[in-house]
Amino acid sequence: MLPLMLKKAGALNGMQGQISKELSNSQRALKELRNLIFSGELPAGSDHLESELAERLGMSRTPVREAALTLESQGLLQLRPRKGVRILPVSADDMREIYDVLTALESLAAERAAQSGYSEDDLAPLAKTIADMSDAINSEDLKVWAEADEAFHRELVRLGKNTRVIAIFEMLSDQVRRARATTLFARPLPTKSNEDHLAVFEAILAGDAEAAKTRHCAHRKHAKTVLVDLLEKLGLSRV
Amino acid sequence: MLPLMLKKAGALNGMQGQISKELSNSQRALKELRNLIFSGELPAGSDHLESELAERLGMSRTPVREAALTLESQGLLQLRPRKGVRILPVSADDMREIYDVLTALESLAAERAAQSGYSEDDLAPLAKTIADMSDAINSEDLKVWAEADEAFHRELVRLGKNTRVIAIFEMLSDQVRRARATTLFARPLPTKSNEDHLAVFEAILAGDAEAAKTRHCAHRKHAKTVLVDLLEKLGLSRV
DNA sequence: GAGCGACGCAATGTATGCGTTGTCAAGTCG
DNA sequence: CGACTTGACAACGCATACATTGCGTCGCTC
Repeated sequence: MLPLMLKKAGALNGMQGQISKELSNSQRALKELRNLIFSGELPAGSDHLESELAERLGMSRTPVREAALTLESQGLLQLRPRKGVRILPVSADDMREIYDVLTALESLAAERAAQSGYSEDDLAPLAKTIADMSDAINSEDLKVWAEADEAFHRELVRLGKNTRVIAIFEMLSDQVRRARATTLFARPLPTKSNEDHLAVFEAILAGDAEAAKTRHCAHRKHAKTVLVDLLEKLGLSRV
Repeated sequence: MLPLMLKKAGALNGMQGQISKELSNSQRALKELRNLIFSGELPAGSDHLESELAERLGMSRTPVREAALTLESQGLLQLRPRKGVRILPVSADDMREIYDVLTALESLAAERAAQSGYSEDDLAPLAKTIADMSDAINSEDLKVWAEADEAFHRELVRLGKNTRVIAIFEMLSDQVRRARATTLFARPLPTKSNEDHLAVFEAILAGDAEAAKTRHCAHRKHAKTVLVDLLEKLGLSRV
């Protein structure tokens, strides 16, 4: 094998497509492993050898191992001494836990956002996600709807301006995304969801922290029961 | 250097002291680095080379690097390309963030604990921390008080039975511990704190989820303002 | 024929070496 | 006199080599 100089090929390719990005191998490993997991190419519950993954990503075991370590600390997989890395399945119980945490932290973010005295301009990105979702509902586009929904929650958390909350949210969102992918087409288009979003938005704009918090909390609790019920109806341990 | 066989010495030592524990080097690195940080031997804001730490721990760079990667994902330090690993200082603003998260998650745990229908036996460990704290207050022992306080919160979170909450709590507790060490002797013994603990305990035993949640939430919010005020009075960026 | 033990293989944990790259500094030019 | 450039050194990223260790299989014995 001649991996020493092959990196240069990547640099050359990079010249045409992108100028700025020169990603380190362990960062590439992290990103690609994530993608492989979310795309289902590494199914939940499956085991994979470090060397196998390394070859698949065209690099040595070291950066793959580093990426796996990070993903392990985020709960996406598990390193087991002689069994390879196991992609952790996400059960309905896991989703209950995750949604409880998301509910608590997003409600906190909504409260803090309302206390921040944001102007209408500041909240424009948030407003856009609501408009996008409204469009998606009208055109009955589930994929766009899901993206707008995630964008709303992400933007809300961002407005909460708590870097710990943001970090935890990103981590848990990864796991929710997997479950969502399997349930998305198994339920009716949740038209009521956007009413909640709008109400939270208006509470934030009005500076009503208590309303923003309680309304968002209720919104998330409802989403939790819908998703968990659906997961249990379909059988758990999904990707 | 002859590190190849030295591991055996550890195994031999293990024969007399302990039978079960045969800790991997990267796990040792993780534990020891944590200790070095909390003991203040690696002060907040200081930089250290990977090779330097490796030599200090008597192992090669690889396990140290793996441990550092984990600690970075937990926010205790930062790996900067050619500057070494930097021990992250914790500012008053950081503490505000951390306490907000802890407040939200512990309140959730208190709520869930109250809903779990625990018997008095189940809650015995929690009761013990309250008794311990009471003793500590009577003997005016700040160190024991701090330990009992942490034990109460840890046990409460454990009773919440949400593994994500537990994991996040452990992570953030590490950072709180550092700040607490510097402020502990700069404030009066908080005798009122244990009244809150007792009230939360009784609410859980009575199955009153709402009361457990709101009481604990208030308790944490108060603790936050006390700690943050103190930090700002002393000057921030403490170990 | 079945159970137990030993050998071999394969995967991980860890060490080490090397190429790359960022940083610091000295020297030169404007 | 100051700023820019260039060069050397050193730390890190990553590949690779190696030793340990657990598991499976094969063979031997009862």
